[in-house]
Amino acid sequence: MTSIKDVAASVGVSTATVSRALRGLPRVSDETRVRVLKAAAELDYVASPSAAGLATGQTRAVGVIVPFVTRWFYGSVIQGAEELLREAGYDLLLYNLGGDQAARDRVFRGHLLRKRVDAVLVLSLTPTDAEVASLARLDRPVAAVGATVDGWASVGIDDVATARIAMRHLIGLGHRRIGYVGGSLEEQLDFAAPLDRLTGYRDAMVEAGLPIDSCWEVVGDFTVRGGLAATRLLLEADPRPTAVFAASDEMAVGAVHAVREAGLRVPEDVSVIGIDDHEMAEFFELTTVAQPVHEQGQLAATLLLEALDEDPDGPAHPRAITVPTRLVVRRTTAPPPSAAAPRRT
Amino acid sequence: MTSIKDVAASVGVSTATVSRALRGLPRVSDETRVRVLKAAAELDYVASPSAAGLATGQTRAVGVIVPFVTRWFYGSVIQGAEELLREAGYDLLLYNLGGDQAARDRVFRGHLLRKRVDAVLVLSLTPTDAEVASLARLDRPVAAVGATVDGWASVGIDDVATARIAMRHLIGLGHRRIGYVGGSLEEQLDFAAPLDRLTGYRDAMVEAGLPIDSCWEVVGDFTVRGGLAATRLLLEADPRPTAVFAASDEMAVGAVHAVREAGLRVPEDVSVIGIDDHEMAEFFELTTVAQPVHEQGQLAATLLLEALDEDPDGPAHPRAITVPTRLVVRRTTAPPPSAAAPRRT
DNA sequence: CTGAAAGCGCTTACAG
DNA sequence: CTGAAAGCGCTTACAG
Repeated sequence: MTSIKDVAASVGVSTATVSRALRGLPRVSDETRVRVLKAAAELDYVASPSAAGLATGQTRAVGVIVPFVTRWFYGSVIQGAEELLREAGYDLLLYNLGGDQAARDRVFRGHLLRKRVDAVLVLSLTPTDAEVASLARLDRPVAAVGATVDGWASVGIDDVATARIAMRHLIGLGHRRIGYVGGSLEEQLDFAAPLDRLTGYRDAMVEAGLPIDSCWEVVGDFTVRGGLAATRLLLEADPRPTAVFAASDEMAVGAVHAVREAGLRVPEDVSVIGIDDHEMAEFFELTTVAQPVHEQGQLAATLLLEALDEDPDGPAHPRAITVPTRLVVRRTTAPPPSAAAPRRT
Repeated sequence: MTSIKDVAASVGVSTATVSRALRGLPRVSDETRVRVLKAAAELDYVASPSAAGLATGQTRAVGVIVPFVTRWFYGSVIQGAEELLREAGYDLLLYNLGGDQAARDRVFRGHLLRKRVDAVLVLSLTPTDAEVASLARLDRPVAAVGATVDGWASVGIDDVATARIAMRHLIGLGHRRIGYVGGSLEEQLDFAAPLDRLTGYRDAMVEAGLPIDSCWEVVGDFTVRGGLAATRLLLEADPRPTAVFAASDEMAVGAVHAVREAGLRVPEDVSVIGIDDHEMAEFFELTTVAQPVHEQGQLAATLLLEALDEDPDGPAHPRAITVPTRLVVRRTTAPPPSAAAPRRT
């Protein structure tokens, strides 16, 4: 393995000069720099990250903690983040939890991240106090997407407001019986979004003078399958809802399926709206409230890079960025069937 | 940051002993080991990977090169691989290409991986000769999923045979006009699967004495949208195909949509079959040929770990594992409409 | 079973 | 602008 010594010897300078030349530091003559660069290229030399890391205390890597790599949403955030991180010379260390509590403990409370990363990016999870404390001991900048934690930078949408956008669309169309397909209680502990979206649902109901009925709030698990099962439940009510607001597009797709399976039409009999603008949404002609996913990954990376550039002993003032969401009306929402229309028997 | 010296001082032994004790090496008395372990825990000590890496020449990290992190298939493979890699004490460095040629060059030909990883895992891409040569200079074990390369370990399905399984199902049902939705020419250069599946399609047609017509082989891009567009094209033929074989489930979902959009029924008018058993497939009641995705990730990790354990100067005999695929009949395939049935006008 | 010491390959004041 | 040298925190023969 060719080392900095080989380059230094080849050029006839010290390793200090090679180091400076290669990293673009000042105090190297142009002529020397050119010769070093040339020799390094010829020798196919790459500095050892381990050695550099040991000398500088930096790893040039950021850890990304993700609940489920298999999901489009997280993959997209990662993709957005990696683009900028890579450009800035950082590697991306993946910590996929896969819904496994043991994995979660290992990452957050164990020592997996210690001395391994310069910064960490947490996707969607709301960490417990113990987990926050554990990450704090890393003494590295942390950014979160879809969760806000004291002392952490964050980027996300306003989940309450986003849910209200969806609900106002439905209410504006004339719907009054609106079911909500959201997350389970356990999910609400781990993820901020489900609870906030439920709050937005209820706020909008109250705002419109509509009754809140816990029978109309069902658990969809944030999966297609869960949305399907949840909506089946909703459709059993009598009178049944004329609209379903699913807290994610994947659940909304399941909802559409459930409606059709029941012999009803979307949107003529039952309207369905989701949140995300998932890559499938356009394809399914799903009305939804879009959030910028890729961009949130980029923004989170930007926040991390800012923090990395800052004086570590200087005042930390992590930014919290809220990105806008917008209603995308496609073909799964419409006014409710008129009261005169025949009801399913 | 507490270092090995702190632990050594606290116990009153040398750093060499601490190092041996912590790593479970022999030649440490039980009593000493216990004291070291205790002190390390109390001091919350974790060895610096950079320092250890510099001393040993190993990074305890494996690089994973993935075409698109946003896709379920790749996410699932990664998840499977990470589980075993993590358990063996390896970190996972993510290199997402995102379909970007510049990113690809940077990863394969640039120096991104040099001195960074102990092994690399390549997903689905068929590397060029130059890329293979470039990775070879890393002098680290490489494993591929969904591609076979001389000197690399690999795991994958038999794409030709898998395509034939799908085709035989269709042919067995009585179909004779079968369209193929596959990848584009450029994709075939990068990925082995599209070409092999096309080969399987043609083999099966020939085997059944059916004519091969390049008009019935259309480009679906391996996306839902692409499958939709491709199938629209297929349905314009007169007589139109009675079945569509899509080389992936995502394209098959698009195909189903296209058939319905044309006012035809699946499977009564047109049958559709895919490959993968994507998480959406069951939901869409899609007939498909299932491949074990998560398991391929695990197997690839196993191969890598085996290679990592081997004597690096010993004889390398990388294994190539082929995992079986199996037909999963659901509700998108049926016998073709009888000749007497009215044709679309 | 244990320790002293060299060495891994960089970076960084410091001196010139 | 350049170099000698110390130091980052481990691991590993080697000696005892």
